Amino acid sequence: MSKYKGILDHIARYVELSDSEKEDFVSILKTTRVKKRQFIVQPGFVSEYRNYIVEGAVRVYYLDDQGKEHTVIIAVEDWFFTDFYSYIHRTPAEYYAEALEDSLILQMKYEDVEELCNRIHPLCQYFRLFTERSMAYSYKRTISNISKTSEERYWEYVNKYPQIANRVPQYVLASYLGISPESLSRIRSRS
Amino acid sequence: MSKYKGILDHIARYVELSDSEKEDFVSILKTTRVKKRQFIVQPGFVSEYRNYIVEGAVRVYYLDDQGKEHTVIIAVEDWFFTDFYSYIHRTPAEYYAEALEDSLILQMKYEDVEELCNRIHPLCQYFRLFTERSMAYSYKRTISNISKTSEERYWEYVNKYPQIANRVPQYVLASYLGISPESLSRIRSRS
DNA sequence: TTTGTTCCTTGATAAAAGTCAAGCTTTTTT
DNA sequence: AAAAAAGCTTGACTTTTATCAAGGAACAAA
Repeated sequence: MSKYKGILDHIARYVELSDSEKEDFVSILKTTRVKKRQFIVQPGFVSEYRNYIVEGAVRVYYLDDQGKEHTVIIAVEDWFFTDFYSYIHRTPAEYYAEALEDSLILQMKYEDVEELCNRIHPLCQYFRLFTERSMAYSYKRTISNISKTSEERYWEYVNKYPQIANRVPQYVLASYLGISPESLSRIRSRS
Repeated sequence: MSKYKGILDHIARYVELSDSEKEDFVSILKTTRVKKRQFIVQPGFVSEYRNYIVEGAVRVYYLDDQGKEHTVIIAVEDWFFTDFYSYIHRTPAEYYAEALEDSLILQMKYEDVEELCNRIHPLCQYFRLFTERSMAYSYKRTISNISKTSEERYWEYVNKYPQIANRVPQYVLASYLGISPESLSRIRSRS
């Protein structure tokens, strides 16, 4: 089974590409292996790629002035990640992207994606539709963040992503939910 | 000055449309006037439109089980709003969109937008690029929500949108920032 | 397998923010 | 212009969550 199957299936959920379009798309993909704890994106450097995870797990986090980590994205197989602001605006990244496990990722350069989207209408449609879905989801997370208690946010996550909740370190999940590790530990213990 | 100038300029910031493409686009726009406190979207009904504000101000909010309001979007001139999840998935809305002032909005139906995006490549590009930008911004808001104190979030907003902060009721801003109205009042008083 | 790391838990305390209630101010309506 | 509605402020109190600190468990490396 090709390492491209996952990402091509992802596209196929939204649009249909011809074989030659698929070839064009696959040709811009760079395969990268990263070890656990390795950084894929670092502050100060432009986040050159959109990254797709074939195998493994990655988190994107922000390190604040007090040295505290705040996780924006927890990504596993069949997910995309990047420092989106940096990627789009070609400015230095503000976030770290760190492998939580040894991972296999597919990387596509900004310029290549733009060139293909200019040339291949269905591919442009794919990214449009997919980003719109991500956006809709993002609003849900915002609501959750501003309206729910720590405990509610935790159980919401566990119900939605039971496998991921057990797969990543607890302090990562805590920093994703905006809770201190100690508080998350207490939330879990009183159940 | 045509009421379409704003939205056409918005598009022109991302892509170039031919005159006939502009005509096609403008032809799907429905002009609607709403009075202050009127609802444009309501839970239970599908959010049929993407809405662009020509003049006025609107907020999108969620009403929780305890009857508390949580604002997801505060939108003024030259902004878009909708219940994005409902709009994309054609499911009943979960949010209210309420006019904060008498407003003039341009509405485009989901089916019409999709039809045009299928037919007009640059328009597809426009929505893709614009949504990607919104997405990058959305991550910033998430970071802010999970990592900053109420006070920091308030000042961040005031610095970014000083006009809007003075234009909308304080309880709306509070519910946007995830703060109780009383706490926001106290934050403002100690400055 | 023993020695570090890394991660998690628990207790005591402090700080931040929410809640309830009342009164005041501003805006809107009649 | 008066009455009503909507919005804002302040005080007293409670709840939630963070912080600091110490000890334990699990995992990884030598």
